[in-house]
Amino acid sequence: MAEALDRLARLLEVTGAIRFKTQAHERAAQVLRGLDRDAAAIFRAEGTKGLRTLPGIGEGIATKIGELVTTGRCTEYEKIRKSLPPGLETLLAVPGLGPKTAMLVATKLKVRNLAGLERAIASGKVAALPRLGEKAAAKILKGMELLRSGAGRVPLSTALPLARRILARLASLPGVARVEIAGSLRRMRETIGDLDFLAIPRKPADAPGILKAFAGFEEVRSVTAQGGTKCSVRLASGVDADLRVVPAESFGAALLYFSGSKNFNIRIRELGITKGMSLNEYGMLKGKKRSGGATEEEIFKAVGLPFIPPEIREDTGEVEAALQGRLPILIEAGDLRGDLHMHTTWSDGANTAAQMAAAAQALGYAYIALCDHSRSLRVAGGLSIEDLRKKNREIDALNRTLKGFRVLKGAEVDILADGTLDYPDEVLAELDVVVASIHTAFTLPEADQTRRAVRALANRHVTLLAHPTGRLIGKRAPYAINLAEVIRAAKDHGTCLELNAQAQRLDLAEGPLRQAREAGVTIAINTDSHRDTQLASGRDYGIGIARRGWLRAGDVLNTLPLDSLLKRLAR
DNA sequence: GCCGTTTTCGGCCCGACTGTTTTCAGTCG
Repeated sequence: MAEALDRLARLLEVTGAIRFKTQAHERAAQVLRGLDRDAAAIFRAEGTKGLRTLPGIGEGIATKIGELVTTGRCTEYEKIRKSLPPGLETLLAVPGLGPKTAMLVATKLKVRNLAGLERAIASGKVAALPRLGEKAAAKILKGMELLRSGAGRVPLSTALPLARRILARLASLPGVARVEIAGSLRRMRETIGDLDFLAIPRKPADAPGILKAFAGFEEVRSVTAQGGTKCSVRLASGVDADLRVVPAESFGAALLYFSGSKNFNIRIRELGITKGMSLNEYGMLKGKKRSGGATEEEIFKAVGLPFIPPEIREDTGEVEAALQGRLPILIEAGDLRGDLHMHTTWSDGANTAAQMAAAAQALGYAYIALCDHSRSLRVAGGLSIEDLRKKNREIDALNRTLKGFRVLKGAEVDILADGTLDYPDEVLAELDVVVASIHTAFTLPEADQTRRAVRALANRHVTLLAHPTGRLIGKRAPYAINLAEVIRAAKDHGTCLELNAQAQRLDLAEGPLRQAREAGVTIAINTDSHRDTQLASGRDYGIGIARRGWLRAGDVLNTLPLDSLLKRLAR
């Protein structure tokens, strides 16, 4: 749905429709993406009237959504597409090739696909077009390479460690007084388009040296742009990175601005205007007078808002919530008291039970649950009932050696295709934590897959449903499952759903997390670690995504102290 | 196309960098 509106926006841009109409469609698409409900469901239940209660969606767009839901088509989109040269949409996907140039290339040179574009560049025809030249052509060619290499967005788990390395390098430069990560990484999006860094120089004269040093970092492959305040580079890993050097008095304004999201910034600037001030990345202007911008807090206060955490700056209701004083107090890493899903050498983990316990203690945790695979998952070393009991005795012995820390007996039990579990109930009853997972039969029809998961959630021994959609980011799409029904079943049976924080999974994602929270379902944030070092990295990803899903500490199972947790598990 | 304790019409966030330009259009974020 959101994608359809985005495609329409692209075409509107090409036709030269008024800019604001294009923006209205983009904004509506963004609103739909951030929704905690499905737009189609809203339309079916309440018609266009229900859609029109959403911000940025009025009569026109609501009608288009209605048409898309009922017919699967959009007449306006199809009409515009017919009026444009064929293949134009393909050209628009090339980074650096905007609507104007794409239209020029398509009409003057009759280019209709990427191969044709490449030929036109090679023959010099593109460079000969008005307002273009050799450099412009080369830039388009580079954009095509980027598109082909698929180096669009990288996973959070790639971006975060890389950014921290560069951050440390920047912080160690003598001219740098302060440096921070901004952009979608600061908002902890599950994929990152590029890395953004903001630095304050010790003195203004240090700025050029900082930019120059950045351009020369060993991670940098090529420099794409360099000016007096900004340097853009492509890193060896294929990721783009920007560094901006700003004076201390503008740092808050710049951090706010470069953290985004774009739609959030627009909302803040609009609020500023209602207070009679203009806001840009250098600060606030009241009339002709500068009135601050050194910190984000100062700017939020000036526009009449409390501080809004970066992770929820998406213009999906947080501005309204802030205005009404009902912003959630989001969970923090320090709220977690344990981790309830990890593997050991008993199945496919790399470390022993004792090593995992030690790593968890180093993080300040009070408990962990060791959940090795169950018997039918042979490829991952699933445990027979006999081995499971042997492992449980080892845990008893381990616990006798530990002080102020408890290792819980658990298992990641396969949910078989019919929804029954891979161990009988009397064996499950011997465990503290039962993590139920789908690892097979991914292609079941939605109704069957949903019934399968719901049946597992109804088992009174089951603590939580692990990685509820089975997706692997960039590798495997979620299996067909009705999450609304799964969430309802979890609520009905008092079973938890997992935010699996393994880098490739991040499952549930932020949207469903928000839905589950609204429904009153408790979430377990688990790392599913297969190695002791993953306990810490997974925690970072998990907390980031949980915050994006508006989760509070009280929504999360493993923020409970051990005694409360045990009571809840024994229900 | 959306939206309204200044408005149902007339606004709509703001700036940097690049390239091909003698003053600015295109693209991006």
